[in-house]
Amino acid sequence: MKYHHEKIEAKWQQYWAENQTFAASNNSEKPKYYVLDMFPYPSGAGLHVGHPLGYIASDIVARYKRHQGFNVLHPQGYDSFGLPAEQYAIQTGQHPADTTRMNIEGGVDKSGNTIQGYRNQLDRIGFSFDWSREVRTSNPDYYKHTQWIFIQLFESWYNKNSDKAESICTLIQEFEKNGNANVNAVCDDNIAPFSAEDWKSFSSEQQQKILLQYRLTYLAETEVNWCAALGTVLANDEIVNGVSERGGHPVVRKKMTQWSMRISAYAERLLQGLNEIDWSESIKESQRNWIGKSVGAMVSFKVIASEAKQSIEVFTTRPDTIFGVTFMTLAPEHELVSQITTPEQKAAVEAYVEATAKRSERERMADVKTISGVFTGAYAEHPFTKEPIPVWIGDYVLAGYGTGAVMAVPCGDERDYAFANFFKGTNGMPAIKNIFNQDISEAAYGEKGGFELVNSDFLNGLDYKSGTKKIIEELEKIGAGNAKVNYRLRDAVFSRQRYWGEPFPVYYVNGLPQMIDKKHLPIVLPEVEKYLPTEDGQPPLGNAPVWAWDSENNAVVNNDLIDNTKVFPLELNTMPGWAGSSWYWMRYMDAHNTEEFANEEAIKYWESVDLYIGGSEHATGHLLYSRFWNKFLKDRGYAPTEEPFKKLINQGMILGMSAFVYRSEDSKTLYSKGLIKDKNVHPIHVDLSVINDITNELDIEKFKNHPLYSDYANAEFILEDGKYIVGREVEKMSKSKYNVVSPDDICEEYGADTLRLYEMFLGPLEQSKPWNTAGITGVSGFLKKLWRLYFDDNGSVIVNDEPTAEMYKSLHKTIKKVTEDIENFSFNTSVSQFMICVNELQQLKCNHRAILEPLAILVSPYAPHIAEELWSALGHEGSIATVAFPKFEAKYLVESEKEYPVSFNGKMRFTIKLPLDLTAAQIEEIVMADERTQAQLQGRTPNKVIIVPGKIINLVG
RNA sequence: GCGGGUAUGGUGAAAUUGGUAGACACGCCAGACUUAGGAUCUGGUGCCGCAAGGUGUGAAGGUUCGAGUCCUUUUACCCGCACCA
Repeated sequence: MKYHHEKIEAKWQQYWAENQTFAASNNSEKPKYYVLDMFPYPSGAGLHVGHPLGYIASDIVARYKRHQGFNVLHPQGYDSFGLPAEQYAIQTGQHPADTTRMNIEGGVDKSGNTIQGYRNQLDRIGFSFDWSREVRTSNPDYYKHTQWIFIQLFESWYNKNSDKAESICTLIQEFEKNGNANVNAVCDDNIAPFSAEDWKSFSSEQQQKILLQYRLTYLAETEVNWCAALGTVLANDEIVNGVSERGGHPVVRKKMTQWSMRISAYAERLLQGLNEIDWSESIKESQRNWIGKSVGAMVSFKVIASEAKQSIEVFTTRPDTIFGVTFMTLAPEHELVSQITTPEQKAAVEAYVEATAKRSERERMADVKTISGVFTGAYAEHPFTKEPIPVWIGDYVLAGYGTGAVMAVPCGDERDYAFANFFKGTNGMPAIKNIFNQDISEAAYGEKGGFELVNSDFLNGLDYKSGTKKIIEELEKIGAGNAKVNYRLRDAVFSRQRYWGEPFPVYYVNGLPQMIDKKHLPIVLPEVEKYLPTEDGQPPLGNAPVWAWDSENNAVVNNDLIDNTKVFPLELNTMPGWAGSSWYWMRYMDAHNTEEFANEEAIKYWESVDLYIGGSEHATGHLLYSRFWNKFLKDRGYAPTEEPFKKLINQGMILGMSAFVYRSEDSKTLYSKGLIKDKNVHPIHVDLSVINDITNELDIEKFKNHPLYSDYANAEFILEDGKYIVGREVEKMSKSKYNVVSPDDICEEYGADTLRLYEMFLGPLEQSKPWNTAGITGVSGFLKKLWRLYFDDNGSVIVNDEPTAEMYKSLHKTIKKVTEDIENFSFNTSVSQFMICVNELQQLKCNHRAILEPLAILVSPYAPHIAEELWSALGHEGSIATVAFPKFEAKYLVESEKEYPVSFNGKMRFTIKLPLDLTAAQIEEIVMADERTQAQLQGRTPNKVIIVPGKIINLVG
């Protein structure tokens, strides 16, 4: 009987589906275990072999945990809102919902291309997903709850006293009782104080405006990142190096009224929570970086001769250096710039401000070495010395960080030092004040230690720590400053000017946002004719003819009915891509609940994700937003734990092996790889279908007939040894590089079990590595060998005889190793161990049930189809999925002898087999008597003999 | 510049945490059987050397009886952040 993967795999996949083998129960006597994959965006390109890597790993853990007796939740779904579907809709006019469905379920698209569909591709690999809990973020029955969470955020504020989010009602009560004097909230800056009487006297509109400044999601005119090419605003994490992450388009700062999420309220908790979770250090560092906590002080400098009594607020991490302040610098965008500039400096300042505004964010970032700035002519007063300090503007100060103004201490800060030296001797730039007992003639002294403060009045003689403490006391005494913790983390913009996203459950009365009652959710995405922005620049939903809210009948109605008394306009923006993914792991807990996002019991039972596997590209996006929403939901009583993902593993990327042919300048000649030296040739990517992936030989006929390469049909091929050898290079797998390997093809040829084993065998899970199909024959051969332990040409060969000690040893070595490996996520070494075990059992001609039965279970998490088949060949009914995992028993590994390495001065010379129960003295005696030892010593006596019983023998001297 | 990570044969990689470096595979070499094949099986394969032997984990030092593993310095590459006050 031969091993036919195609029959076996189809059979068991069907069995699992029909028997709901992997459906998790929400109440079980077993302990729970929740293994989650980051759900995919279903793109039209389909899966390549890189996508399933993490899913295979999580599936191994899920299956292993089932064998260990856990009730395992291992769900899968789709993050199905997103830009590509919308761009495709703009180009082709097809509804994103239709193309998205096809990308998931498969079919034939409008141009006649067959789309496999994510679901079909995933099913072929034999994952143990509980598909009964599938979610799609773009389904109304899902985003209904995303809208509900949004409303909860709107109905909440962050109370710093209780250090958590509370219902907005508690805030209103406080306003009614005491006004806002005692309110300690994370809110907008510069909220005017008001009393309880004031509050009661305010109109409803005034009250709404005030509350908006406190809500956890709020509508405000803020500086946003506007990407004209995408026609939408972007969150900070969607911008990389000053351009959009998607498409690389330029991004500018722009003031717009947008929904924002007050994630800054959670900055400290997001930071502290990192200490409790088992994530890689690099992701945690990224998040710490992103949150960017710095501890220091706010200092206020009065502007001299200013009628309006303005003052410049600065944040500094070095308040101890205050006596070294030589000048001040404002960001060119700072609001005081226009007010304080003197008439003489006006022209220069305006020219500078204008020039900076023209430069894109990217230019400014790229060009950090050029020093530029202008003196405003104004002076501020030093809070202690009362000396006048010149105020400059310069683009090295960022408007978006701190207060957009710095107190410049050139003796202690590299940038201030460079700025001061650049403008040395010009109007408004005094000599550098040095307040350190250090030489600053060459460079600033930036260290926080190793100095004593001088020329610093009451701070003289102090160091960083004591100086900082002292100065903050003094600042507070004179009311010119206070200790302050500053975070880099900004509130997240939550509006997108796109079609394919969740609509907001919001309508506007007199320009003020109103939430639609939760009982009317979902507010379903309206139909539009065009997915582009409207002609007057409104978001795509501005094209929807039926997009108004009838507040009397609680229904979405035709825009013609808008009268602003009963029928009002609805919000035209949609939510960003991260909205749906910020809570989806909770939906899996109770995916069919129509009333709530998940039932309280279900949430309590599954609690949080025990193991989360996904890519590290979500380090500061999804993984931060999810933690934020989880903390918020916990505050409001909807989530049981502070952190949603206990353990996180980031799988590495699987890279492609691109293939190249080399064409001459005139494209008439193609050279084989070995012949391109010293020739002027251009490499061109060639599709992997026209080469032999193993021998790297080009199939010239296929190449010539391939539509992509028709230009070369008449080219001359210069061969080496009668073959045309292509060049290979490691690159990211992508359609445009023609290096994509599809898991379907691998399953077709070698089977899903081989694919699974090979992806794991490739190397450590977290490491990036190139895909090379050539190596797959190793694991493919392994499965055939495994099969032959159970069957010969005529069928089953299993006997019930008692196995030998060697067979038991081989088995138990494997049980031990595989158990440890799965616990440590070291899947590659398990595969090696399986190979070793099967090689040994083959040598021992093992066909004993007592060995082969546990072996099938051991293999089952990795290669589940063959394991099921072997299990049933052993005479068992039903699935192997929940059969108890074999237990390691040390007694089978007990050795009586050890092959000791004998070293001389640390160099191994020979080995000697000795019983393990010998004492060190006995070992020494035997070793010294050995003729090989005498030969090595050549008559000398060793100075020292080191014997570690069971490990090593080393003779020194 | 700051932070995190990686470096071992021709290739992917192991190494019980300080104890025989290169397990397991791919590739390559030799052989067997074959309907001559990208099948199966056997043996070999870090490098230098016919051999004995020498040498070897990016580089240089150090600790140790013993270092891929620990310490110091250093180089290269990858990832994240970055005029962050």
